[in-house]
Amino acid sequence: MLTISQLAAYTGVTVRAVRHYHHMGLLPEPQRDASGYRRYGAKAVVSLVKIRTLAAAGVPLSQVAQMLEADAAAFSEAVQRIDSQLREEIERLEDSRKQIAQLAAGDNLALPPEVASYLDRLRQIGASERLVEAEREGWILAAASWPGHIAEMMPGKVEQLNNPQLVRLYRLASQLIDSNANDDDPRLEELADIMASMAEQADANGEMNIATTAHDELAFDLLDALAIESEPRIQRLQNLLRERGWAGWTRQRRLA
Amino acid sequence: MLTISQLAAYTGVTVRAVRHYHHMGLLPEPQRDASGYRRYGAKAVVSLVKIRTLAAAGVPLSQVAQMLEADAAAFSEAVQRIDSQLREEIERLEDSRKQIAQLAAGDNLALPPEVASYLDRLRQIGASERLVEAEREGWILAAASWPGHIAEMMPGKVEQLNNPQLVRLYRLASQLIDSNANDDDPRLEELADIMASMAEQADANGEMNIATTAHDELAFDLLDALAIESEPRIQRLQNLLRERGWAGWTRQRRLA
DNA sequence: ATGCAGGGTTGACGCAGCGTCAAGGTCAAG
DNA sequence: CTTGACCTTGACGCTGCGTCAACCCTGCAT
Repeated sequence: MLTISQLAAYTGVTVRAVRHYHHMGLLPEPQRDASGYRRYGAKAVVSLVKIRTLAAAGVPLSQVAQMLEADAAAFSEAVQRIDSQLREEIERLEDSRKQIAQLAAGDNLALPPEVASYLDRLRQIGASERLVEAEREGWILAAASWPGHIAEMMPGKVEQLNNPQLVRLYRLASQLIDSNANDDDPRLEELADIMASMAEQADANGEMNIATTAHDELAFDLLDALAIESEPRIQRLQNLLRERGWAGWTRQRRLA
Repeated sequence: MLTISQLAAYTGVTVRAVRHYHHMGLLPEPQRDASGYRRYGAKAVVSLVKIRTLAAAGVPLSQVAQMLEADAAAFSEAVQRIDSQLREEIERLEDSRKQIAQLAAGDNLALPPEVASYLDRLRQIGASERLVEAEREGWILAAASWPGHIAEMMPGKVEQLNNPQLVRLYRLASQLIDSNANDDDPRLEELADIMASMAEQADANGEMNIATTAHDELAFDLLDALAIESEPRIQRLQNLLRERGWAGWTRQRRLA
């Protein structure tokens, strides 16, 4: 007659596991001796070996009982089920590994790699880290808003960075974002001038009328809100832009 | 300002998950409106996208916070850690699949395949299902007692099945095990005769003195106990054997 | 005004498979 | 008699939410 720890040691499981199997009803409760200790016979060893064999093979405990009673056909059917569950789980984990490998490369947490290189270009033309970070968050939001459509926008955005006006704009913005300039800093006026000028050009080139869905409206609203949450002084800039005939931020439109 | 379900829908997670992230401290609790509803700004969208990106990549939530704050070096180090954890988990599951594939083939739950074919031979020489089942459980116990040493014993055991005396013994035992013969059935005497005779032969051939360790003693005790638990009438057989000068069951020794 | 559907709120249990205290009672040896 | 090793039951912890429960808020149709 074995005690619980002897049984556990013999079959290579923990005492806690044995009690757990009792609790699950997988292993019948044995008789108790005079002091209330569990006393196990040889059949318990055999049962426990079977249980831990199935459990070690990845069979959920909830299905072990059925499998122990199953005939050959039902058994191999169950084996098939378990195996395909294991395969699914493995596949999920493999996917995770791929995703995490994507993350490993640099700047692109939650972003396609095209955006990462766009952000690198921004740095090259003199944008400050804080501005790049703000852009990055904007593109994260954009990527969530239009999944799969961000990568194709990047070539155009990179191209635009060759525009000296835009370079000037980003540098000026970087200065302001890194300073504690207040609302009457004259550089804000300069920024507004540049933006108004660029808006005029875009409008003239017919680059400004994009049909938008309701979902798009929300997305643009969020982008605008993100900008202001990140940098409240943008509100002042928006006022200056309105004085120059332009409303909006992420997407601008001419005032009546 | 978004409600919680709008935020959740926008980022592709469930409302419950968002609240869970609040609870974990991953996502800061936003301000409440007049009626106590959570109201989210655009930054929350960005934060949530980052969180679900890491989570979807298999990063444990407990480590997400650190990774969001980490610099490039710490980040890629963390990625390495996560990845190796994922690899380990995948390996465990692959092992499970191998184990379960082993189980798939027939008779060998918790037994090496050599034993399965030995059991098949037993059936062929006329052993009943119940006897085979009892043998099977015995070998499960043996396999747990001497892991890795069972396979090498099988050729000898199969060989022994060519002994007509042993065949007779198994057939007789099968009859008795399937009947409700009581202790004074004459076939018990015949069984005892055969077993005593075979013991004499084994003894004469010097096949009976195996050095045993303490662990072995326990194993043999368990095997004996298993036999009696499975078939109490074996006790009567043991008495008859003792009358013929032999003690024990799984392992027999001559009485003084 | 009212009622109802469809939000929102906190709180708590459930799952899988045990690990790990807690707070004792028991046993064997010195 | 003490001590240390084992036994008992009971209950929380872990992971990442899903799923009630019980109740409050809001906006729209009647």
